[in-house]
Amino acid sequence: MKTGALQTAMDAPRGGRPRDPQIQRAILKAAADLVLEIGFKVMSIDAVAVRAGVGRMTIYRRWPNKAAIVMDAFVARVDPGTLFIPAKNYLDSIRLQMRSMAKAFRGRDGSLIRALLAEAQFDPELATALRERWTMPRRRMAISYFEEGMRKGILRPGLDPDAIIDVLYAPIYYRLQMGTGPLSDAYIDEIFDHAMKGIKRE
Amino acid sequence: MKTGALQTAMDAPRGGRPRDPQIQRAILKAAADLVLEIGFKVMSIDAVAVRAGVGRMTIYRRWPNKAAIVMDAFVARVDPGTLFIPAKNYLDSIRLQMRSMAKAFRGRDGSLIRALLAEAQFDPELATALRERWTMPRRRMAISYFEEGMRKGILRPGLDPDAIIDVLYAPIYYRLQMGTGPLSDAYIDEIFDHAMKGIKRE
DNA sequence: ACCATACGATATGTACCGTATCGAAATAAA
DNA sequence: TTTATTTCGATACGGTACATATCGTATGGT
Repeated sequence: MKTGALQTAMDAPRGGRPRDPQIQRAILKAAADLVLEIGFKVMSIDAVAVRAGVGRMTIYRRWPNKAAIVMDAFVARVDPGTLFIPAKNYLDSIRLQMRSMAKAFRGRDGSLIRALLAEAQFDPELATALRERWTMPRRRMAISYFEEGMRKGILRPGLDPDAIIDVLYAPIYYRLQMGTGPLSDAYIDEIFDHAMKGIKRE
Repeated sequence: MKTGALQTAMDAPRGGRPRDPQIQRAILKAAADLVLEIGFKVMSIDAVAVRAGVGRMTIYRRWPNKAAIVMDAFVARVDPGTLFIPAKNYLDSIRLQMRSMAKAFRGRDGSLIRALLAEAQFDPELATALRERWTMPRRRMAISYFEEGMRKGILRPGLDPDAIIDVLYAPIYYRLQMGTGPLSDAYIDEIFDHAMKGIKRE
């Protein structure tokens, strides 16, 4: 334990009054709501406590800072989310997965991960937690899926799976943060097509 | 004037003592140094004032907040930077430009733009300023260059220039922020090759 | 019964923000 | 030369948020 990353409920203490599991959910819900309503930066921990109807110490006893709370709120929402969707053909499954991610980013999850990614630039611990709990699990799944595609002869052999991920998914994060255009399905399809066929002639 | 974006030196007042141009540079230098040494989040405006040897009011008279200072420090450094490098062949020019950008991001500029991009997620005015003063000028140049490539028959015709930009450049920003790997020339070449030839077989 | 902890509430000290004000200096206009 | 206006360093001020500490009560294990 104590991997260095941000923890959720920390280790359960030995004796004494047990923690009310209801409170955990109330805090995460309040935090997620407030991030959407007033934004991560403006939201104070005290505001979360008031909204959740708990004392501020109850929050500090469980999380070290604001980012850690939002991090837990995010993974609690998204963990049961869709990952890779089996489709009739291999390539379409990738495209649908990209669409599904874009759809999530258009909604609540988009606001949360935008705040987390930004805050992670200033907080190495949060960056580690985000990488371990969000980024890397998805990258590992994608890598094995792309390797399967190369074995099947659908994808060009000898490619670097990491680079494939970046070419396909980085644009989604880019638009999410830069706001150079909407994260529409049409945009996803364009990125998908360009990356698949290549942008060079022939 | 007053476009809503963050301003630099604001309009010069009518009479009175003129502003010392030396001070402007001292502040920007101090801010850039401090961002690198202790990080954007930790850096206080007071610390910038002390480092630059000026009063805090002298800073508030010129910039509305911390992000605006760093923004100016960034563009002051990078404006005379390389944009598109003419090379012997069309495609190699793109690749070299991507490498040049990655090189800048590996150094001082990388830390600055990382902080600016992150902070822009919480500050709509900064987001606008960053888009107008950094992102869009470069996108416009890239668009015209890619359109030229399509006219010449080097790039696949009928592509969306915006999507081309994203496939090529978003991975660079992605690595800069996610830290999933180094922004090496080898990585740039991989992204370039994958995007050019496509990752699908045939 | 006893102990350890959770819980809400409140107090505390620190840090930074953004504004206001001061006296001196520098310049343009009268 | 005089006067008005602005910059400049310095400092005081009120406000807000953070993170910790403490109090009295509640809740459960041993």
